[in-house]
Amino acid sequence: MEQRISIRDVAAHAGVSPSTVSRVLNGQDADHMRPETKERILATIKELDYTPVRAAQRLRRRKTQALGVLIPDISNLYFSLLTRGVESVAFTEGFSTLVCDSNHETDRESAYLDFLLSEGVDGIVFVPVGRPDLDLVQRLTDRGVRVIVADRRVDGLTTVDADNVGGSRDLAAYLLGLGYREIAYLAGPEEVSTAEDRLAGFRGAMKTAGQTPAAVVRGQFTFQSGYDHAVTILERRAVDAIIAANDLMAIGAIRAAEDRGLAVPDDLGVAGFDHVPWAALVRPQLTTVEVPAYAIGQEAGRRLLDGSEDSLRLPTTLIPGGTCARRRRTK
Amino acid sequence: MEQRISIRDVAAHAGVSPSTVSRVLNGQDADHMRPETKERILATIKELDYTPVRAAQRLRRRKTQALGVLIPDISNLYFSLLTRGVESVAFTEGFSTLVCDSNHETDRESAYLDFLLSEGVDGIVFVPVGRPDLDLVQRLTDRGVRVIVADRRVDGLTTVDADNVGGSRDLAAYLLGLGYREIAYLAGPEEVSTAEDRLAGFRGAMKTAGQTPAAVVRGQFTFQSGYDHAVTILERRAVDAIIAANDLMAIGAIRAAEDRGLAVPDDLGVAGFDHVPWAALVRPQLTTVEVPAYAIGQEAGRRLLDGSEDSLRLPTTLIPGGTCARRRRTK
DNA sequence: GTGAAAGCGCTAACAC
DNA sequence: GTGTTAGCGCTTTCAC
Repeated sequence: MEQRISIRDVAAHAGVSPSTVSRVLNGQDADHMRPETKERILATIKELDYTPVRAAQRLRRRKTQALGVLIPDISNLYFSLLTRGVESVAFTEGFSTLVCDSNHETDRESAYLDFLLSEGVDGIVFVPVGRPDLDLVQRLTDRGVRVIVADRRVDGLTTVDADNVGGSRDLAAYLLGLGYREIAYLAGPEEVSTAEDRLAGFRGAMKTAGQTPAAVVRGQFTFQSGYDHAVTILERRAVDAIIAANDLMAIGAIRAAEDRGLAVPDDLGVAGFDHVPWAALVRPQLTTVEVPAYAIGQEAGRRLLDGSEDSLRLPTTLIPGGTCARRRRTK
Repeated sequence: MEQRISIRDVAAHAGVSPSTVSRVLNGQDADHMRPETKERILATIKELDYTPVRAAQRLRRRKTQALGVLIPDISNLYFSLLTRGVESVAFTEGFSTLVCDSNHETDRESAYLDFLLSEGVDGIVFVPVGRPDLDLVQRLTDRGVRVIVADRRVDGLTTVDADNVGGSRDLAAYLLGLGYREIAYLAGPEEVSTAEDRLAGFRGAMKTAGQTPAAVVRGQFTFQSGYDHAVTILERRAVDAIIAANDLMAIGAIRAAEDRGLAVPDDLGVAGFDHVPWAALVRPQLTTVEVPAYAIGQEAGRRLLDGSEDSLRLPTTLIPGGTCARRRRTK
């Protein structure tokens, strides 16, 4: 910020007052302004290569034109896509985006919330680690910082997330339609609303079809957890298919099946959730459900920008793949 | 930024002047200050829940205490790790990080450079898309914004990147040591210094060993490109091993080999570069080279913070895997 | 050891 | 249509 030329320099060079320059800069009264004056100012701006100092604008306007994004892990593809979504709408509106990575730590999360408060962001797209500190959030909203929760639900806060229940229900219904009957479910951690929703969708579809789950076990959203729990299930019961709460677990389940000499999809159908792009490298291709992370980011950002308080649940997309291609597809 | 309480409110409540509060806030003259005064101020800050307004600090101090990160794609794991590295050092120093995603577009890249200039960031960690606009960079440095190029080399600019040449040389030497002789190389695009360096390392190792590459073909850093070019190579020549310029291409090559009925590693050794974590889901596990993206980000950020102009080349790590386990390992 | 005063660069009433 | 003026909230000489 060794900025040399200020708006006053531009004004002096153009032979006008700073306010006139400011008006040109902000497109105000553009109509009521003498075109030649405007031209001259624009030329001077270009000539001097003048760039307004955002800090001064923010201080004076008393709003920052900045959005915060607070996520658990930017190196997780899902969150980075969500971030890009927020950033894309922010950028087109001339807003800055402050990306903060809580690293799955609640301490860091609180620190960043404080930080975003002092930055004075106009709003925050927040993907909390577990249950967020509602008092802290309250402090922010009291000070005029809008907060939108993305990707998970938190009572009392506006949320933009995916229809995990519906997506999971559709997926289970799809497998039932293919003729699978003894279906086991690898659920995610119960503190995460996403995991709960997917499980609920699965249960709903099974109930509707008059079926009982062959097994429901809880694990973490990891490859290893998927592998381990799949082994357990396959040791205990003869199952038709395994549906995992995310792709990583599903791939773990595929490996577990292979290691036990079961062929996928001939001996066991497997399905996941998330549609991570590199799952396409797994063969056969994984049957899964796409979650619109980018769109969630965009919608959350848009709400922050236009002041809407509506929650939104975005539809997911079923992605059929070879891992569930065994039976009477053609009936 | 509907901030209510300012430093003057705190001062009034504590019965001191704003300057004294400011001194406490900035840890200045902490020794020369009457402890009880300091106590009182601290208590008032807590009581009123006062948070300084960064915009005002920045305007007054004439520096932003903010760093910019400009990368081609935040949803690429490599860049997101690099970003985390920058952010981690920035955060511990009380600096904000502005993450900008050029989406591999030079227009957007220029726009963001302008944007970062108006934000007045103190420095930028820059991963350019192809050859950057040096005039633009010059404009920034003229205005006191330091720029450090990360992950690739640009003449005349301070760089922090990985030792791609050395890593690639070591990898090739490793395969040669295992007894592979007819080694083909799948190179990346030649505009990218990273791709060139890896190819150069490969060539160097082959030359040192008195070997000639079985083939060298250029492609893109994608799965499909790896697959297609591997097919071409395997059709034309009997090769021992394929080394790809990155993991994605290597996995493509593995699939191509499998589709042609070749077993990996028994009929063909395959190696990659990058060590993407999900490559561990591929079996056998990929032989590859780890590039320290996080450390690169940290070092680049650190240079920005401490004003150092030294370039740095960080060592890579060879990750042996089952895809090159064929021969006389025990010799 | 603490206060008074000036000003960072900009915008928005309010004049004219 | 354009200029004048008064701050936004903070830091930092310079007094005392």
